[in-house]
Amino acid sequence: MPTNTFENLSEDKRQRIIDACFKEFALHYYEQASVSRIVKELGIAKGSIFQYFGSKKELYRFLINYAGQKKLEVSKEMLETEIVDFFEWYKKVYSFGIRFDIQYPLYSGFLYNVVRERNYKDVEVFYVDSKTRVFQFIESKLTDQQEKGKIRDDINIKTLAFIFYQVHTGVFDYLSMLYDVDFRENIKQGKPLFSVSKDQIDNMLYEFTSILKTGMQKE
Amino acid sequence: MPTNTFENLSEDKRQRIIDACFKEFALHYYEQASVSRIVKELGIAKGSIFQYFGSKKELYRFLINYAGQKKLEVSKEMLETEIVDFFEWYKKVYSFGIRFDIQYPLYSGFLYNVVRERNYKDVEVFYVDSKTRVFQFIESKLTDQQEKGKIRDDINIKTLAFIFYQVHTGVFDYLSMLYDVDFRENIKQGKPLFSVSKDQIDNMLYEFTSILKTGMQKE
DNA sequence: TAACTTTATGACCATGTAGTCATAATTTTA
DNA sequence: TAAAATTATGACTACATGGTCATAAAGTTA
Repeated sequence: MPTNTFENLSEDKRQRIIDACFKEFALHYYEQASVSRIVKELGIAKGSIFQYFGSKKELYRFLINYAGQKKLEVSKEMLETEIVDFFEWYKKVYSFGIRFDIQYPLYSGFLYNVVRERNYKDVEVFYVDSKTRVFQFIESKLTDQQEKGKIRDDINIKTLAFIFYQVHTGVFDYLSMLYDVDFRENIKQGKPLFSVSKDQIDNMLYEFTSILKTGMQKE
Repeated sequence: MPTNTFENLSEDKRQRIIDACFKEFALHYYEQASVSRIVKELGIAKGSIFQYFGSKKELYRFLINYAGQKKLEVSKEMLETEIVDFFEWYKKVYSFGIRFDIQYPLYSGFLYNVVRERNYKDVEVFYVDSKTRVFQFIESKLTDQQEKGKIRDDINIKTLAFIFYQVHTGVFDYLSMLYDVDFRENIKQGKPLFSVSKDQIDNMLYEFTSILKTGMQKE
């Protein structure tokens, strides 16, 4: 939890600080991320950050909650909509996620790092939940569909959920491979992570779902 | 390139050093990995490592080549076999990969970290090649299959290759989720990364390929 | 204005890092 | 055995880190 001192800051300054922190943690994993660099970029004293957040770990925890909250807020109604056609629903959710990535590159780049974090003992506790939560969400939706007879009975939902999850968390890598995007550079310069048109996204999603729907095998 | 001094070491000592380095770099990303910790674990002087490899970066480069070479060696004939049935072939390759992971936990855990490396400017050059090489390998095999009429013509091979690639690189995460495996702890203790029977592997692979083959949709 | 409270500061500390290099120990050669 | 070449060593440097805290600055209250 940030201190009152931080909460009392002007909206503007608070946001400037938050963004600088996100930037640093989006460009570096936890241990490599440097509070010294953050304060240098912000032009404030080092002590201030510790006055605001207490410690680097607390700062990290705050950022995770903040970004997670943001993403949830923005996608809440989307996730609550009734599923009529599963694939259509999935495409919507996914396309929404991508647009979130484009709109909030800092949060999204940060979260990308979070799930790849290596610093087990200190930091994992903060995010392991959110990771399995996403997985379980997918799983539950797929189970519903199977019970409704929309998915083959012989399919292991965990395995299917994993494929979805993997594809889901890999868009970044996919786009950076396809279009030669340099996320880090874009984050540094405060640009959107990538610029892909709605059509391109829809097309990609059509391809994904089409493969998962009816398979790749001919006839 | 390691120096002659290193090459002249006894096979035994050389391997001890290599393994300790792999361990460190399997437990930490490049920047967090510490040469000081390595020499402490080995009980040798710090200067020695620099005598052997020149710098941390050179050491890292050496490890990448070493592990890559090892994996290639071990899987060479596997990859060269003629493809009769694609899915059967894929299952073999994949199951082979997993057994490599089990047999050589250090190399495999190390490579897992390598592809998730964040230290763009300094280190990426070493591995970006190997990443795209794997991707392109999958792509070429799939293109062959499409040309032979085994894969639906309307499928974008890049998209399909991406799904394969993502699933491929995610087994670790999948298994750690399914069986609650703690890779880091196993690496620390020199144990195999996970203990999964051949049947369990085959079963998982059957599920993957079955979904990708004919799709998840009922009838 | 004066007293008091809140916020900002940056020198400073303990710790850890990659890398160096003169020196010591060991091995090889003659 | 003596000289020469190779290998191992760890104190040392220069630097960066997270975090502290006495002090200064700014803001608030009376």
